[in-house]
Order: sequence, then structure tokens, then C-alpha cells
Amino acid sequence: MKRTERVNNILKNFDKKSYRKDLIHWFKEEQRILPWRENQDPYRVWVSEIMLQQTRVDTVIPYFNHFMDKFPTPDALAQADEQEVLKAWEGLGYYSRARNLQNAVREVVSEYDGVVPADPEELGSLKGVGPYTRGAILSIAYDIPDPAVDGNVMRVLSRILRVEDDISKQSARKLFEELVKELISEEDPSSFNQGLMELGALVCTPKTPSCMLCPVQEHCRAFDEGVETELPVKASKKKQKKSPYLLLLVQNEKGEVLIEQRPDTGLLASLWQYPMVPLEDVGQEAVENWFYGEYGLKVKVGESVKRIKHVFSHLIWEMEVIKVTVKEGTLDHERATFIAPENMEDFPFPVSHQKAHPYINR
DNA sequence: AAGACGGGGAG
DNA sequence: CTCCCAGTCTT
Repeated sequence: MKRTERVNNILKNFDKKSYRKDLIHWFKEEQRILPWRENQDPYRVWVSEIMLQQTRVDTVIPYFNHFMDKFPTPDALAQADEQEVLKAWEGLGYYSRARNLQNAVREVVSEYDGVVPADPEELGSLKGVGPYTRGAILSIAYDIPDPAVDGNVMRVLSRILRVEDDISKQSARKLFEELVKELISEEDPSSFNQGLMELGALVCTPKTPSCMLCPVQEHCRAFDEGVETELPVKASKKKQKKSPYLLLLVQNEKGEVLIEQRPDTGLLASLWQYPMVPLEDVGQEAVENWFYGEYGLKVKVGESVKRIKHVFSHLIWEMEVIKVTVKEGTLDHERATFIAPENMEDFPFPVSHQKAHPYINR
């Protein structure tokens, strides 16, 4: 069956007008007060939507407030140093979001005179602005009807309309976008899209939805048939690969600590860390030799002070934190440097390595 | 289409 | 501990 045909089929016998009205009314009454809802400034909406990708509201709030203080306008962000932006993003995760956002804001400043484009093509072509974020900015900042389908929306609509497609598939997202195009309010697309997401966050939650409090319960096919907790359908993810490392706390005779900047692409790009020995390639007994080859320093491996397990979405680092002292030699490494412990806070560190901070001698 | 890309909260 | 959450880019 073609997608448009399916959309028509699914929406047959569904009271769109009444559903829209109930959803929007509820959103206007019950929406949370959030910093990015203070006004419709497209730049604020944009920053908030990028931060909210894969990240819960409570986590984002302090980051958003600090970010807007530090980079209040597209100009301010465009002119900032990338390390400064990463520092403001430190701990939020998915750091390419920060890099892409600054890249895109620089394009807005140079190509669009600093005005976030309201044209779907132009907006969607900016780095880091995918189908969801494009729809969110268009509807919330510019009152333009465009679907903003995130995980909340797929969960809510899969239940309301009893759609059993696997939401981890790209085809499911496209189906929900087509459905939203038919359902969305032309008068108030902002409240419609936000209402859908707010409902997913506050009422139509993943594990135990509060159907008794739901403002659109009478429209919900899953509730009607008692299958709300079976939806949405999602394929289970496979488990992460474990990688063992030694994390080296190297301090010289002045008490300075050795840190290095990660590569500019890939995992935790451009963030800083303590040297890590990949135990899959280097044997325990060969560490001092390996270290001399990599950093040009003769060192003495000391005591083990902590085990850190850090889980990413696709892999697991199992790190043993080891204290190391420098015996002799000169540091010879492109991206590594010794710094005083009190200056550590100037550098963006991933949370995995922040866990080792307390073990620095100071 | 599948994998890379973080971190936090609930139970 | 284990499980759950989930947009965009790259390959």
C-alpha cells in the first residue's frame, strides 16, 4: 500500500478537528514554563531544539540559560572560539551538535544577514538541522505548519492512531510526518506541535502513561483497545562492545598533569582527556615502553586508584585509573601538554574523564 | 539501511 | 547493576 493511501486509511473515521482543538486547549492550559518559551526568538528556539535532541528537559535548562548568557545572539556565537563553545557544552554529550550549531550559525550570519531562514529548504540545509529540528523551528518560531516528529510524537501518535510500525525505521518517521501534515492546525501549528511533544513528556509517557488524565483519551485507539503499553513498537538495540583501557594520571616534578586533545573528528572530537592505553593493543607489561614511544617520556607506573566504567550508546570503556610519575625526558606529542591542576577547568573534558579528576595530586 | 555519536534517570 | 530514552550525520 502506498504511503498516502495508508495515511488516508489510518485517518478514516478520525475526528481531526476535535482532536486538534482538545490538544491545543490542553497545551495552552498545562504547558510547563521553560526558558525557551519566554519568546519566539528563532535563535533561542534553535539552540533549545538542538540541546533537547536526545536530552531531557531538566538537564538542558541550566545549559540553555548559561549558553544564552554567553552567546546571546547569532553574532556572538559565530564569533566565539570553538573551544569556548565546547566548554559551554561540556557534559551535555553528542558534541558534534555544538560544532554543527556554530557552523550553521556562522552560515546564517554570512549568508542570511544573521536572520534564521524561514524557508524550509534553506533552514533544512543548515548543518545539524534535520527534519525534526526544521519543523520545530518553523512552527514554534515562525508559526509555519511543518511536522516536527520526534520520539514523543511517534509514541503519542502510534497510540492515538494505533500504528504498529517499528519506529526505529526511517519509513515510520516519514509515515508520522505525513500523518501530522494532515492533522496539524493551520491556525496554531506551534501549539499543535508542542502540544504533541508536551503530551508525550507529561502524560503519554513510555512506561506507564497517565491515560486517566489524558486530554485526548477519547480520541485514543490504543486506550480504547487496552494496548497503550504495547506501543510504540520498536526493535531492540544490540549491546555495546567493551574496550579496556588504562587511564594514566601523569604528573611531573612540578605537580603538573599531562592532558591531550582528542582528534578533531569522531568520538568526543576536540575534547581533552588524560592519556589512555588501549589494552587491546598494548600488554600490561609493555605500558612504560608504549608510553615512551607515544610521548617521549620515561615514566614509572604507580598504583591503581579507581576503576571507571563508562557506557556510551555504542560502546563501553572500562578504564583502570593509574597514577604515573615522570622520571626523565621531554614531552614530544602534537596534542598533549602539561598543565597545573588548577587550570584544568579551562578545558572541556568528557564526563568519562571527569570521573578521574578527584585522583589528581594537588 | 545501518552504525556512530553521550549522558542521565528509573527501577 | 540493567534497562530506557532517541535526532542527525556518515558510510
